[in-house]
Amino acid sequence: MLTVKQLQHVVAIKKAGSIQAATELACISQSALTRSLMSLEDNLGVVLFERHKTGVIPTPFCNTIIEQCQQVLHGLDDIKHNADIYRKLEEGELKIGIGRAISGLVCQNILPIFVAAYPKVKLSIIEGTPEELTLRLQQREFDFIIAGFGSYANIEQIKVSRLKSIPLSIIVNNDHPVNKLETVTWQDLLPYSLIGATKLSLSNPLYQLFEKLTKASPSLPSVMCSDYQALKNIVLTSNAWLIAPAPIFEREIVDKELTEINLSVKEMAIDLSVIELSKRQRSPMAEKFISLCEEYFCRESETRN
Amino acid sequence: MLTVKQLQHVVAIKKAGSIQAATELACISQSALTRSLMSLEDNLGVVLFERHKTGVIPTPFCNTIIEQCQQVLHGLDDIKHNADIYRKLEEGELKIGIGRAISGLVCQNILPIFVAAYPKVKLSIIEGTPEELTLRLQQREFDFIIAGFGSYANIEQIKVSRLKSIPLSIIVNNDHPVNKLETVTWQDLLPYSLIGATKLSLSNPLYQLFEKLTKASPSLPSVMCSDYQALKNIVLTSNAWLIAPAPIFEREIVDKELTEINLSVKEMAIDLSVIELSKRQRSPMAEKFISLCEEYFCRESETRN
DNA sequence: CAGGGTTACGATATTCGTAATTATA
DNA sequence: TATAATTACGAATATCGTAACCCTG
Repeated sequence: MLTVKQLQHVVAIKKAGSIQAATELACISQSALTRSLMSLEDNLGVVLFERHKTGVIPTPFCNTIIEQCQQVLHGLDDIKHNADIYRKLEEGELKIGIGRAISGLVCQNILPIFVAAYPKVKLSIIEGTPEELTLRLQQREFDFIIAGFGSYANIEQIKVSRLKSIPLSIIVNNDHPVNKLETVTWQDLLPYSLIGATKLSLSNPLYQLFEKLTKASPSLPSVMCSDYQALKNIVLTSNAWLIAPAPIFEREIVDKELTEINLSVKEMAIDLSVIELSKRQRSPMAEKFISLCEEYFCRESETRN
Repeated sequence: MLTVKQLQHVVAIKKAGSIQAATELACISQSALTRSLMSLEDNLGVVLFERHKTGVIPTPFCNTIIEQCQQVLHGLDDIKHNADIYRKLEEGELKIGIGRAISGLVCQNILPIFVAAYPKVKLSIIEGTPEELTLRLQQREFDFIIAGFGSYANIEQIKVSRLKSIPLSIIVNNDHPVNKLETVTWQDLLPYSLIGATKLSLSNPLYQLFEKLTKASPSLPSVMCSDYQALKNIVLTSNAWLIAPAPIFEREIVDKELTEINLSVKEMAIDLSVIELSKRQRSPMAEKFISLCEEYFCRESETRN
């Protein structure tokens, strides 16, 4: 009979690299852990770890099933989570993963409103790359992710709610050489460094253009930093060009502190979306946060139209 | 702490409709089952079944999580299955689901070769509709399904290996009225009954044509039977027209016992495929059966080209 | 009162931690 | 000798089945 604990233990041992080290993760003594592992191996009839005096190393078979073990554990976790939701016990906490490119946009606009409305909620906002955020979502560390949809298109077992399409602007300093041209194309910008908050998603037309021009998988941008104030300073002191959500530097462009370049091609945009695990229900607080986002970005769209 | 047994028990109770009746499925006494359920409800903090004197009925919450429970149990089953594969303990048994339309084609050609090669293998071939087969595959009753891919296109968590595209023929008796026409179209056939082994898949062009003509979801064919000999007799004694894989009546057509009709539209075909659960490895015997199929249908294609 | 679920209780089985044991770098 | 896995053993815990009990159609 396979048991849940055995799966938890094998995952802990795999993660820790030794039975000794896994005792902390599993909150159990070494001897009990050893026995648990042995009974699992006995049940399966397959050895999962080679024992060495420096620790244990997983057998090839262990590597093939470890992900299945984790999925089973996650499934159990989801059941418990959904029960907690049903009892409304998770109202008071909210963990959100957020994409680098639109982090500031969401934090600066939504957070003040949310905190004003629900001051007692414990809120964690964690910024990261799509890979990091996806992993942590799958590890059930987040209630949901808010990010541009482009980089999440091929992930399984998620559901996506589109909030708003946010146009991306290309921004340079006022004295930039391309400003002297009548019409600017991508090719004119190629000699200069591209900077931005995050990697371009594969669906980005610019990514595909670079791929075609350089005949290789491009590793753009050359400076990647999610602090837009820092990026702005770089633009002001160099001829780098910056891709950023249009609202970020709206004021600077109106004030003519920075220049936005209009390219003669279709616009790029970030599909700002909520990304959730399909098997997990929203907690009441998540529901409120998301509807707040919907309300905010919807209202903003209306005032712009 | 959620346990595997609790999940098994709740699934058994849901299936049986009462705790009493579930004792057989769970191989446990009533009292133990009651306690197991109660401890699960206690762990989750949510009541899963309303107790009545005539049995128990699941609460709405129970219905929302019961599928997750089954998935967890299936996940565990897959781990065990994969371990068994690894130990090569499942060599001796093979359960195959097979689509109605191509059942004879596979059985008559592949089975003799397979049984000759592996006479000791216990082999079960179960014919069914796509719905039946899919359900039983997900219940882990089959090693895999062999069927036309069309009706399985929208199922999740399966992997598909295409074996061969098998053209479908339209067959009528030699004296059929449409034989007097120079060119035959779908419309000419509409007045007569369509018969065949299985429902047309949604991807079948004929299905879509009927849908357009009748302005309703068609329930074709009017006679559905997987015994092609019986269908042949119907064709011979009526003006019904038959859709069947071309190889089935190859001989009858060459012998001019039956007439094949060539329509002036693109051909229909069955994408003969192996359909498996994506999380389960092939057992050694499944591997051998499938490669036998690949070999057979590949060789056949070559001789035809 | 029959058919279901629940509770009581003693027996069994499992799992745990401490501590002794073994084996290598 | 220090580190890590295994084994031994008694204690604690969980689970089981039998049987008594409760309730309603």
